[in-house]
Parts: sequence; structure tokens; C-alpha cells
Amino acid sequence: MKYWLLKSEPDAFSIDDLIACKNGTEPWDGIRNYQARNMIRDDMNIGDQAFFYHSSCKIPGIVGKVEITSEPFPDPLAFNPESKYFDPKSDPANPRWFAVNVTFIEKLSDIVSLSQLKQNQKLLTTEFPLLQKGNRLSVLPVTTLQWRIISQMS
DNA sequence: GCCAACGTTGGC
DNA sequence: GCCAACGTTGGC
Repeated sequence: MKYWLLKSEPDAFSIDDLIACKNGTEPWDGIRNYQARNMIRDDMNIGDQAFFYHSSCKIPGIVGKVEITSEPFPDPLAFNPESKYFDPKSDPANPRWFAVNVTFIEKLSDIVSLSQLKQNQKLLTTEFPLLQKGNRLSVLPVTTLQWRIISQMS
């Protein structure tokens, strides 16, 4: 079982939005970055867990935990001309973009903010990609150690 | 709103 | 294959 971190802008889709979804489950779709795509398509499995991270907001940080509850599947938005994630170059016979279903596990009683994460010396020794310069990926791998440290912080 | 740090596109 | 121009992300 692997661990991940999934970023979302709370204005677009927050942890509370996920809670409000049927069965607390919703496709994690609209990912249009090849590195992130590769991780979803090649490395994600049912039963993996992920931190839910709020980005581009007042207090960026980790707000909860979710579980991956489907195998990777072609992102249907890529085939929908109505969607802003429509990609005419994605061929249904050879899909370019992938999604997984995520299911709500828990909301942290307090956010573990980015500034708190930056201050955690233990975490800084682990090369946490979220804290590394220039990182913009919306899907990041998290090690078991990092998962444990951050879970303890919450 | 600014801007650094990317990623993508497309002409050559 | 190079690289300039452009677009996006995301913290501040």
C-alpha cells in the first residue's frame, strides 16, 4: 500500500465538497500533467491512502485523509467537449489522461499548515517533495515515514 | 496582484 | 532537437 498527497484548490473542490459527495466518493479527475498522470495510471492502487491538501488559499495545508477506491480509469472529462478539461488529442482507443476514485476517510480536527510542515525538522530531513523548491505537481508520493510524521502532527 | 519556477507549444 | 514565447501553479 502506498501513500500520496493530492492538491486541490478549496474554491474549486474542498474536503467538505468531498464529504458532501455520495458515499464520500468522487473521481479525482482533470489532472493534465504527465508526471501526475503517470503516477495515477501506473502506481496508484485500490487501498492506497492520500493526504488531501488545500492549495492557493488563505492557509494552505493538509486538511484530511482519503482512500483510493478504484483502479485507474481513463478520465472521461478528456472526451467531453463541454468540459474545460476536454482534450481533443486524447483518443478513446488510447486515452491520454487518467483518474481514480477517492473516498473520504477523515477530516483533521486542525489543519496541518504548510508553514507547520516547513518547521518540522524531522520532515525536512526526508526530502518531502511538497517542501522542495519549484514543486508544482498536484499528485505527490508520500513515504511511510512522512505519512507517520504528518499524522502525528495532526 | 506579483512573480518564480516550472511545463507546453510550435517554428525553424 | 533547440529554444523563445506563452501558459499555469501556487505561495506570498
